[in-house]
Amino acid sequence: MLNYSTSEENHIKAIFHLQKQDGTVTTNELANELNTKPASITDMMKKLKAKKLVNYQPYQGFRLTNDGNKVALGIIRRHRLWEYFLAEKLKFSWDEVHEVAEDLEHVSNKKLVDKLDEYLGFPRVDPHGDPIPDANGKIETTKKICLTDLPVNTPATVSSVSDQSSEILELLEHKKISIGTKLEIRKKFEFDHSMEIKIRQQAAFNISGQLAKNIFVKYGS
Amino acid sequence: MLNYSTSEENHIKAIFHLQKQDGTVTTNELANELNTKPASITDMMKKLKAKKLVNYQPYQGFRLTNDGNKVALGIIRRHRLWEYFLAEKLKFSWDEVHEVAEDLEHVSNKKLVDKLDEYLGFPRVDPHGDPIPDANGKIETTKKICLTDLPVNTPATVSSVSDQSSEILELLEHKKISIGTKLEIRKKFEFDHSMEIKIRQQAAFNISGQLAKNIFVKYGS
DNA sequence: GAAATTATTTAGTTTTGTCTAAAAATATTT
DNA sequence: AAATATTTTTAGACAAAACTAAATAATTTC
Repeated sequence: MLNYSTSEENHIKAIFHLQKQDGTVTTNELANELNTKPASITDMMKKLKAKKLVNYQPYQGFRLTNDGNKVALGIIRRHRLWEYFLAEKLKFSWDEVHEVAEDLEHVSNKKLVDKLDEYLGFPRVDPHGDPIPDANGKIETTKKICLTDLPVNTPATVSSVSDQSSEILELLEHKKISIGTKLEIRKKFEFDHSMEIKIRQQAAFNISGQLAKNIFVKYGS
Repeated sequence: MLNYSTSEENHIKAIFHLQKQDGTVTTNELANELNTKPASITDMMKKLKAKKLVNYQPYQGFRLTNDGNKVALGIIRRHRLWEYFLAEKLKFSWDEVHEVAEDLEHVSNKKLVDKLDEYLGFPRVDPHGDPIPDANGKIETTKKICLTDLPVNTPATVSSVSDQSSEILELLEHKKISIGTKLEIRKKFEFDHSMEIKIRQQAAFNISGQLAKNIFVKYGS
């Protein structure tokens, strides 16, 4: 596996994440995600196309090639392993790990990463509940759904949380909701999209629609 | 504390290390240390002078300012803490840690480094026996001497080893010499600078002059 | 101490990654 | 479908960090 610059890696990673939603990624979407100008994106995409990491015809949007996908999974593996390390070992709080991992993820020494993985006990998800690719780039793809889309009275388990601000962390801690929490919805209120939820051995309580939008669950308990 | 590029940091670190011997560092010495060309050094020194990290008059050699020294100690702190982490936690062998730490040292997040330090239990020396600067940049300066300069029959403790190849590691492991080993010299042989040394509860044995040159000790046991 | 050698600096180029402004292609409106 | 608006690309510029080749300063040698 060749080596890529920090900038190249950041572009690859951004495409990977944006691809999730749509199939392809546009110049403006990328420029926005990376806080650069569209012209810079075009330049970088030409380069990544030349390296066969991205498929791209002018004006047609971008998508990662198989090789590009592998590179992206390597970056994400490093990022999430470091996040796990920071939270688990160094006791960083959940909302601080992302920023630090943004730097550490670019140290791409395979032996380092694999030994870190082993040291951490081969964790399967990072502190936000996102799955960590293994040494071969294999990633768990349990389809998670947004809490707002969970039907009423259906057992589910919190699998990840999208927003990474300290504000949401504070709220989640107060409500005792974290990755792995088993819950079900008792009632949804159309008016403000708030809902009443029930956690085992606790009284039911209310959460706002805005909070629910940032919580993802998988079916089952 | 401002942020410096990887290249700037590498230059600062190189000056710091080369300053040890002589008082000032020359263009050629630096170019040689960093595997670059003298012209590139001149360019970088102008830049570091403008940032008040280096004192420099054309043709007069370089030396770090107080600020430059602080920056260097920060880099060395990060380097040695990561080395300790790699050896102690990830079980890298002694001769592998330097290279990996060369990359990790440039991630200069103060909170990360201080929490890492705490997690490791505030180690005072790295796996080669070199002292680790504390969060304030204070560094232990026990004057260590080369084993070749240790007088005969004088108790001493191995404090560091300079060469970092796997070959020397293999030899040291075989001879059961490591950081902290207490020993004394029984006899020095002028002819090839080899010497007979004695470790407590072991039979005396011989080491070559070349090996002795790479072992540093401090007085006492 | 003049000549030769060595070290250092200057001048001009290259590559990477970004930018702005203008041009071209695509999408949207009416 | 023509006009307008938006998106994307091109063209040209700039800063960082390196380089080569040539010029200049310092040092060494005879």
